[in-house]
Amino acid sequence: MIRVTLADGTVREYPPGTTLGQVARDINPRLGREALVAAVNGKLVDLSYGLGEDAEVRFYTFEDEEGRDAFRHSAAHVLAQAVKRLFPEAKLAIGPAIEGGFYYDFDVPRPFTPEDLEKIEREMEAIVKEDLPIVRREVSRQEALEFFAARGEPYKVELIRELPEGAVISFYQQGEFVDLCTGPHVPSTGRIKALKLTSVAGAYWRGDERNKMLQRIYGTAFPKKSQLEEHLARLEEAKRRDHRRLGAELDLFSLQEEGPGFPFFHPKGMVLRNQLEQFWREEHYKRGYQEIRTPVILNRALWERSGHWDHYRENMYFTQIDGVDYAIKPMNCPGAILVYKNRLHSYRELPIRLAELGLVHRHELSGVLHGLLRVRCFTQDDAHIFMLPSQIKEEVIGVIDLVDHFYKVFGFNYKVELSTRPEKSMGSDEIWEVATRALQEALEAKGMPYKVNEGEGAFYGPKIDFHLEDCLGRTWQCGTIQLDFLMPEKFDLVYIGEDGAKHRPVMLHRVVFGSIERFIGILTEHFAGAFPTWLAPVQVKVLPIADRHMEYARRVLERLEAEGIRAELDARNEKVNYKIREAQVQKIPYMLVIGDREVQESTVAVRHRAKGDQGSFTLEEFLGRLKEEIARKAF
RNA sequence: GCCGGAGUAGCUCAGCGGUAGAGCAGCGCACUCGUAAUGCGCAGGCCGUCGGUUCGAAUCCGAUCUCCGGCUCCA
Repeated sequence: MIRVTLADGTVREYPPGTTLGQVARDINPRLGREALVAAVNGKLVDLSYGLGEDAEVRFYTFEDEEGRDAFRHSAAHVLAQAVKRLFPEAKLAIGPAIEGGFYYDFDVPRPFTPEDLEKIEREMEAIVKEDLPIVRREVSRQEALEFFAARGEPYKVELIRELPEGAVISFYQQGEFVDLCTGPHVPSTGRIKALKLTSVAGAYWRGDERNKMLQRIYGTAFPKKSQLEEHLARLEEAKRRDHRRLGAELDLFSLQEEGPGFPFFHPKGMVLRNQLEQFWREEHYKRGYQEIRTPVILNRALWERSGHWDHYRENMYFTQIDGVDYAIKPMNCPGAILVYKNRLHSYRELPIRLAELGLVHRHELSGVLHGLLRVRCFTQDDAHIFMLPSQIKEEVIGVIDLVDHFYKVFGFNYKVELSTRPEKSMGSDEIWEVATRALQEALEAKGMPYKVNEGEGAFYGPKIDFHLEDCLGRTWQCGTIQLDFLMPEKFDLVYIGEDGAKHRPVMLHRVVFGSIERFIGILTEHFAGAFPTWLAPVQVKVLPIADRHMEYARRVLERLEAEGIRAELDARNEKVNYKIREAQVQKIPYMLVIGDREVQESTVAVRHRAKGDQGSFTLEEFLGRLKEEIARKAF
């Protein structure tokens, strides 16, 4: 007998050759139904795997990432099988599981149409109904190459050729369909109860734009219909929260044909922006930052010196003034450096923290523009810290704390990543090594968990990135901290040390919001447009019920305005229900309903957008609470 | 930039070779109303832009711009 140790530590015995599927059913029928794949001694395998010796076994269901990935990966195979049935000439590329679903890339003579997608989906459902067993088979490299060469699958042949020497090559077969795959897979196609193809798009073979463009079909799959429906509902919710849609509905900003990627901020969007900037200034002044502003257009020679000309030119815009070449700034650092260099600095002054809400322009490819999240001009809440080498750790920690404070004010969770030297970069390995280690040490001193992104740093230095997580679990890069030993070198920055000699300062680039525009986009989606009162473009709407309440309503409005509250009066000749609905749709935090009773008693009837009717208050009482809520930045 | 899709009234969309439509929003009138849409009326469009086919184009074809979904890239 074979001893099988389960995840909970229990040990069971089975005759040799017992499959994992049988073990799962033996443990309990429900696990038998729900298990999708398993791990034997930590290695992922199919349920058809037959046990040969004592082993630790763990089962995975759709609730586990391992199970979900195998499930979606199997769904991708079903997709490929359906496509091969309907379009035998299609060449198979790759088809992995991804966050929330799967895709498969095909090389086809003509792109898929939405109608094709429907047909393919129906064929997939047929394949599921056929409940074909998914069978693994290990083959030799020779056999694999011959098989796919004979089937006319050049991409598979390429993949096999590139497998390392001695790699186990396996095929997975379901009915007539065979794919090269390491697996594991679910036991049969019948497991994929609920599936949907969501979109079709072009994608380069191996993600390289020099390669051929393939057709990628995206889809998602679940073990239960209800889960698929929930998933689709979540997508609907995401659409409802889309900042582009809310931005238009709430009249915050617009994007116009006349300036693709250059957002227009409307009065209500400007209120948001100004609140964010005011908060930002307060917090920075508290922490010893000084604010500067540097020009948008600067001489080309400056950009050549900074290295942008060599490393960032394709993202920059250029112009000429009196026949001389100038560039529109894509970053604020050279400007800040010129401010630093404008006079001599003593070691006693350091660190010097120069903050700038700097408007930068970058040429982004037309296809990547996306509302406020991806634009061609944006305002970085930048700062450049010039410091002694001995101050690095402390300053980095200071910025980490600042970022943490900011994100907490908005209720964001975030993840931290450390990006190292990219291919296209300047400076010696040694400098990069020192800078990267400094960032690492600061993170470790804070006890912050982080992920390393090899080769994702800026061209002048490694960076710590902060990725905000929104309410739907998507992440966005916002804050970054970048350590830079190179610019000080290039620009010959110095400070006078204790010894009276010139020394080289270290420079740190950092942003907290990242870009004000992007941050507003994320905030809009995060709060679904219902901004906390301190940010709300309109904080209070006064709603008189009938004409005779207008005069009192006006007095209420004036009082609110005198207290610095952003208030509006709905003086239109409409029913109060109508006015309330409109204020709700505009997501205004407070509505003050004014009728006979309120005029009579000198009160206001307070309605909150989420909590509903709050009853009557005197205006002063309401004001007190409101101001307290604003001061607390409650959300 | 590349692949696919889409551009019709402020917004959401119908019309898909034969005189441009609806709902909402807007404006006017009536109603003076108590916590998410009162009724009636009016106005509003060179059907993204340019070119072609046709007796005739929102509709068919081509180009171009913008947007949407991806790829690649990034704050």
